[in-house]
Amino acid sequence: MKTIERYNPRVEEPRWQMAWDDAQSFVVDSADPREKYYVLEMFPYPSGRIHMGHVRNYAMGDVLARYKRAKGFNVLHPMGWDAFGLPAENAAKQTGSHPKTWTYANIDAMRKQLKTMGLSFDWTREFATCDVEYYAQQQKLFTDMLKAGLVTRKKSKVNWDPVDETVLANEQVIDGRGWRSGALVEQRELTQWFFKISDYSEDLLSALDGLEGWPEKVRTMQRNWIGKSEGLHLLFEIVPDAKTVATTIEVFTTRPDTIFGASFIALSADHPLTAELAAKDPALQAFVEEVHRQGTATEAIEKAEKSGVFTGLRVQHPVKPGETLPVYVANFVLMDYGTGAIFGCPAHDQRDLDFARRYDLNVIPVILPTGADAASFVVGTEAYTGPGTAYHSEFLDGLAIDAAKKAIADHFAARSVENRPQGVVQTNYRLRDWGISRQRYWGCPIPVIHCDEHGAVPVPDDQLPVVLPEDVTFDREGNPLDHHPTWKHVNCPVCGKPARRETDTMDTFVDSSWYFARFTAPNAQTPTIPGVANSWLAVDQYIGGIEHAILHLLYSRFFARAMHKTGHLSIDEPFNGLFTQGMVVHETYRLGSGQNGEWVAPVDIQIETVDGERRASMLKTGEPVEIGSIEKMSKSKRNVVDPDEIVRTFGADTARWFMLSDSPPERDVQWTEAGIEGASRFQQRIWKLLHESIEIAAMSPSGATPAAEIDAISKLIHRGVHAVGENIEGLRFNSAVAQIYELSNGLAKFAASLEAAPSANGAAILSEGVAKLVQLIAPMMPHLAETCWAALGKSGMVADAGWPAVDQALLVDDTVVIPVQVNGKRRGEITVPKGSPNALVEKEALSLEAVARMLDGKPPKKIVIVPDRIVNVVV
RNA sequence: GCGGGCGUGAUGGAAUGGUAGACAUACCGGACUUAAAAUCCGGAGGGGGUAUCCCCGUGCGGGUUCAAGUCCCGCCGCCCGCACCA
Repeated sequence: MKTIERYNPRVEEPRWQMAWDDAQSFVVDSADPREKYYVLEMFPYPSGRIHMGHVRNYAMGDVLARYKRAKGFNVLHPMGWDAFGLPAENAAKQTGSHPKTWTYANIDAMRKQLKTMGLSFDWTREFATCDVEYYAQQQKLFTDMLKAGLVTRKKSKVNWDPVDETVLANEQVIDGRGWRSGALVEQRELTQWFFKISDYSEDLLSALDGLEGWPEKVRTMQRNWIGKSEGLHLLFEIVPDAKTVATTIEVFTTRPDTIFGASFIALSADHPLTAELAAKDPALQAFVEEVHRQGTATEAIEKAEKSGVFTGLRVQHPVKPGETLPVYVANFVLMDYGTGAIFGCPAHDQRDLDFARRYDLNVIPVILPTGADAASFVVGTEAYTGPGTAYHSEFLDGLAIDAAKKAIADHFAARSVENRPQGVVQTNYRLRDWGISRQRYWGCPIPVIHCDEHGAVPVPDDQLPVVLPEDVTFDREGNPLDHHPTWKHVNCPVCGKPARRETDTMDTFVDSSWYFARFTAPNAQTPTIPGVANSWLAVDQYIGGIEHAILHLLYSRFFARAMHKTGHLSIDEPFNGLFTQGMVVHETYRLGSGQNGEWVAPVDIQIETVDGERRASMLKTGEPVEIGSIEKMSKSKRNVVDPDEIVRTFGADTARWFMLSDSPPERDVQWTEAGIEGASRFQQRIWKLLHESIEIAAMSPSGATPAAEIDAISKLIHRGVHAVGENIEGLRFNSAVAQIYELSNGLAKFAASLEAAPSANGAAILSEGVAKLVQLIAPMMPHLAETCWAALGKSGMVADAGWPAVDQALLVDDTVVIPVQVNGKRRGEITVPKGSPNALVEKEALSLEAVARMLDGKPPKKIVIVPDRIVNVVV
């Protein structure tokens, strides 16, 4: 066997990338009559460099796209840039570069990097959300939504990020801190634009049930976020008091069945009535201020004891005539859920109980746990929230909780105060409207003009787009658009009198809420071409990180509905299949030992195994290095591996292969040197196998390999093709990879046997097998596959070759090996024709020496035979 | 606290209720080499006999079943999400 030159990805990869480009292999035509398939990976923010997470994400999408293409689908697989956002402005402040220049330079750099990966994107559809052509259409969507009543402007308490100097949506506040800056969020009153996502609370919730192609986890997270609860909206009459003109307090409860156990009312510190009372009550005022200081961070909430201040007011007990309840302001009542006021039933709510114990309020049990004794049941320090039946509750006595809820709801519905029923059944949602105003420059301008006379007027279509001015400065705090000398001064579209442009821009999550639709007609003069968009959508498989489980995915679902309502789409759910991939993680390394050593990068160290123990040291100095925990790749821990570097050293195919091979795609994958080297070795093994098969074929041998052996190889091939396809369909890329290994190992072994005993039929089946193997690896290692395909002398490109057909007959054996168990333990196996009658299988099984030994001359108690699968002899 | 997920060799992991550990990595032995790397061949869950056999083994304890990594019940541990939501 002559020496084969090593496969050189550095030469082959750019060559094939050019070939695909020249042939426009991945440019897709919406008019193509074949069945469509839309694969989409979450588009990146153009930070400047791609990272391994991108490589993993796009490798997965590309395998699916190339596979579906090979299966004959018309595949849409686009790429673009989520290009608005704060980092561009921060860069402007720090380096003086213009956000636009910075962003487009980053896009150019990242596009170049992505192109070295050989991804089958239709680059003709590429756009960035900061392209005026894109955000112009977004402004059109905004004005359409405004006209359709899906947008409102209201003064509200907002989350203010003091570092990023902007408003954040509730979804963007994590543990009381800004999701980007990490700064403690403050509460401010501002007038903001809102998308009325809460109009769709119920729909967004119930439609989750139909999203069977989504991970259960994401659906659960969205369900919790929307947070539906059903209960009763109750009116409590205030005992007339000079302190206030108010006559009722409204309360929302999910436990109206415990009304007979009510012992106090608690108002939020932000309740309007609280404000009214606090104005004349310094002690109350002080308490309100203290609550505001406490903050909403997780730690603060956990530490904070329940506390409150008695207002002096009392309300009538709604079902115990003559009794009254004290009204408190309490620190644990939230203004933005329900009505901002609760009735406290200490016996059956832990918070209420804590509060009642502190202020010595009544604790009246009204739900008796199933099986408990009414005379002896007491509530101590733990509230009882489990099932039971009502007692101490007059007309509710003896009813189970659900029945009691219904009975009390009926009771209140019948009563009224000033012609209003005293209690109505109500459904509450946690989901708030989506505040989209951002006091930043680098975003899509909100297309509205404020006129003293006509209020907020949407910019008319013929004056769109509202283009971001480029001559802005970042040398002082606040919004550059607001500082701009002329930009905001315009005339009112209605009356023509001087007016002011809205200077807020949209939350960048708006940009990413409809880009998937824009890809279907990226150059259209309208947001979408509905016919085209509807023919492509929904996205068949969407792939991205779990971190978008709520924000982006919920907003996109809302946008699809909003675009449906405004006539730009006719679907409601944008993503049929959703796959959330795991992260790329890596060991961490620190100088010396202990927790304080400086982080060091993987490239600066070497690792040896001494007595089975891995030891690390600095490459240059030999200084000992502590091997730390495995963490998500991050700059701060210096455990980042640069994809560029990997592509340069090993090639894109190797990087892709490794990202797909080791771990199930939904789990984290650990980057290791050994792993990437293993992937590289496999690439060379394929290359070698290919040349062996070519040489064997060229020898034109005259011998013949026994038919049984040929048949076995043939089956190996067809089973491999079948299994790899099935695994890709199920996104089990690691299993697909394992199947490819198995096939290539089998073929290599067969090739070795042919070298010893050459044969014509053997050479033929080997060639066939290798060609199919090349087709199987094509979605994962497309460059290597093209090179092999060409070396095999095949015409055209493997990218256009389709998926090999599977001969179903070869998937089944005519003889089967059946394991034989005795009492559930394997003791041997028999080989019988497939479909053998049980009598024969039984006879064969019992004739096994091992079975006879276990039986020890006694007849078996029972024999279980699963045809063609297993025999179990019970002794 | 609530919700979701996971727990299998040294490691990543595979296994429609039907031969546990496919495939890969690391490791060990051998071949080739002056040597190393690369490559090729072989070994390997643990324990015992050391042949072709036996026992144990998928976090722990029970259960269902002819048969359990897989299903059910109860624990333990880890990860993720949400959380003063009335």
